[in-house]
Order: sequence, then C-alpha cells, then structure tokens
Amino acid sequence: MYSLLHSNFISKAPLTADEFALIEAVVKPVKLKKKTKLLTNGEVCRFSVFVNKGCLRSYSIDNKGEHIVQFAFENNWISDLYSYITETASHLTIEAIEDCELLYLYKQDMEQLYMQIPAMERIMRLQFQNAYVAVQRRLNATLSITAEERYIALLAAQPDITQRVPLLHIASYLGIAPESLSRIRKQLSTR
Amino acid sequence: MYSLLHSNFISKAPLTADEFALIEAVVKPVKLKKKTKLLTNGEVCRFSVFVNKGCLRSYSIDNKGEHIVQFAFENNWISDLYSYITETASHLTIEAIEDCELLYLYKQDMEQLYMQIPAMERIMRLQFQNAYVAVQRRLNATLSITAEERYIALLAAQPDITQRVPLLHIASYLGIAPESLSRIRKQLSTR
DNA sequence: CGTCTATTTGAATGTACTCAAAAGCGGTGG
DNA sequence: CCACCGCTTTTGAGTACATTCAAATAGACG
Repeated sequence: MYSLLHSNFISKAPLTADEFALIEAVVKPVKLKKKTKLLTNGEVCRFSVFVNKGCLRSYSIDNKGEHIVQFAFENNWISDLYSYITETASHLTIEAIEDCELLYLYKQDMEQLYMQIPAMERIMRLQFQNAYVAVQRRLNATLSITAEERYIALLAAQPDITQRVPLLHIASYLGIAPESLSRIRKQLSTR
Repeated sequence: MYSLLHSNFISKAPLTADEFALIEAVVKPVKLKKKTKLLTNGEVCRFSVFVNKGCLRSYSIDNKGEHIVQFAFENNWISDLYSYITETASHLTIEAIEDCELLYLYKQDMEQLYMQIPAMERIMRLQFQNAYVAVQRRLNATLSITAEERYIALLAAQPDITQRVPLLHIASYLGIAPESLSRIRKQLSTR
C-alpha cells in the first residue's frame, strides 16, 4: 500500500524505518470511484494527494467551460496548492478519471512531519523544484509550439493517455477545442 | 548589499547571524549593464541569481523568434533550473533588461549550504512551492483567459512594467504578436 | 543630428473556433 | 443477449480573430 510512496520519498532523501512509520501513521488511504470529486470549487483544499493507482484531473471552470490544469497519474501528487497555502476557497475542482487508490496527506499532519523529520523538507523541496521545472516547460511549450507538437510531446511523456483519458479532456489540457484535437489526430494517423 | 536577500530568507525561516554569514561568504555580487547576457543558450546553467536591483528576462529561441519564459524583478530569482538540475545544455538565454545588481549563488555552493544550514531546505522548499503555484496560475490563465485579460492582470501584478520593459517583450511573454498588444493597449486606452 | 530600435497602423491571410449534425462506443436495464 | 440511451468523437461549413507582411511614425542613444 505504501511501497510506491516509500520509493518515491527515498529516491529524494534517505529515511529511517521509524521516520517512514511516522509518515504512514498520518497518511490516509482512500479508494475512489471514477468521476468522484475529491475537491469542489469553493472549498478550502486542506490536503495533498499521492496517486497510488488510477488517474485524476484538476480543472477550473469559467463561462467558456472547463480548463484542465493537471492530470495526475500513479506516483504523482495532486492538490490545489494555492488554496492549500493561502487557506482560501479553491478555484479548482479535482476529480477521479479512473477508479483510484489515493494517499491523503493533510496540511496539519504535513506541517508536523516537517518538524519531526529533517529530511522531509528536502524531499518536498526536490518535489516542488521538479514540479516547478515541469510546469514551466509546459508553459513555455504552450507559448512556443503548436497544439499538434504539444499533443505529440504529451503522448511521448504518457503513452497510455489515449487509452485512459477521453480526448475531450486532453483537448482541454492542451487548450484547444475537442474538434481541433480530433482533426489533429486524423492528420497524424495519415502519416 | 545583502539586506534584501536577508529579509527574503528570514521571511521563510529563521537564520542565525552565523548561518547568514555562511551564505554571504558564497554569494557573488555582480553588476551588469542592460542587454548583457548572463547565460546563453547552449551553456550549462550552474547558478541561480537573486535580483537585488534591476530586471531581467529569460527566453527560448526557435524558428519563430524569441519566447519570454520569465521576467525577474527585485527580490526574485532567475535561472534555467532545468539545465541547473540536469546539468545539460540550456535552451534558455538570460539577459538584463535594465542595469542590474545581482547576487549569484552557484549550485556547488548551494549544495554546501543545504548541508550546513538546516533551515535552507525549508527556505528553498517554500521558494519553489510559491514559484510552482505562480507559474501554474500563469499557465492556467494562458489557457483560460484572453491575452487582453492577461495583460491587465500583469499590469496589476507589476504596475511599473510598462515603464521598465519594452512592449515587444511583454507581448512575447503573453504569447502574442507585438502588433496585437499594441492594438489591445489602444483599445484599453479608449475605455 | 543621425541611426537603430520600438511602436503603431492598415490590409490581406489563415488557422482554429463555433455551431450543427451524424456516427461510434460503452454501459445499463429489460 | 440485445436494444436503447447518453456521452464521446468525428465531420462539415461558415465565421471570427489574431497573425503576417509592409510601411510609416515615434523614441532612444550615441
């Protein structure tokens, strides 16, 4: 149950068995059916979730519809960090795309872990450092290259995404209309 | 010289005078004339730079021209973190927009500081956590709202930007043609 | 004062969008 | 097991909006 989280953490900094036991003690395992919401627009997000199995999406909603901010597959984290940090109402909704096995880490417990386990700051510093680089690269791609190129890059990074996530959501993530992605896909298949 | 860096750090976690002295000992102050490059596409980025005075931009170049990834004003950091982390050739160039006073922190020294000063991991964890949230919000804005709305938001966040940064660069940052931003500006001035 | 760069303006072009409708696919219940 | 229903994906046609290209104007800097 905790092996994926364990290997994720110790890949960043060593942890003793006792230290990891402290983590296990506060992590809350949750199973979730597809299409279930973990967080709804307007609530304060008081947790980060580690994905042990399945996949999820976070998205904002405006008058034009949904805009997908993030997909989270196995071995990744998802949250509304802005709401988490500021403790203000979330602008995002987080929803399971598939049936999921999740590990909840509540902010209150997380702050405790930062106090109890010196390596925890390093683990999360590296986590955020990597996440920052990844999202900055995605932003740069959004501003530099075409939707078609971004779609190809997404497939390279997550080849099973087309089996697991509806085209509709992928289009939203790429910032284009579903019809446009359908046409891109058609184009690509004829090459 | 180090007061802005000092207040930036201690706003995130307490540091003793001895600890900050360790930091001062490895930080390299540099003055830079406008339009000077700190990092050129192809080099490995071995530093992060803290902006004490002035402003800079990082950008990628492709067949369509430059794409500005980040502006850095006073009290902010700039680097090519992807190159820094992976120690591979940078795809970004970093250039001073104004005459600048900068504080260089080399990776080698930074790793030492992480070992010597326990609070350093926390400071940088918070730094990256905030940076991650900011860039994710910018990405979401890029996918959700119009260039005009993003321009207005940018002005709200950094009101002096129009005095300090050419329209040309702001347009690149927003991901639109300079002509389009000129038209947006004209529109706004008539309201 | 002259040169180089930045900004504005205009006109034509093209790409992705919207709207509408049909086809495909999966899941559910009879 | 099959038929139906809802949702996703595809296809088509017309439209709108930002872009490109070109040129003029304005501004900055030596």
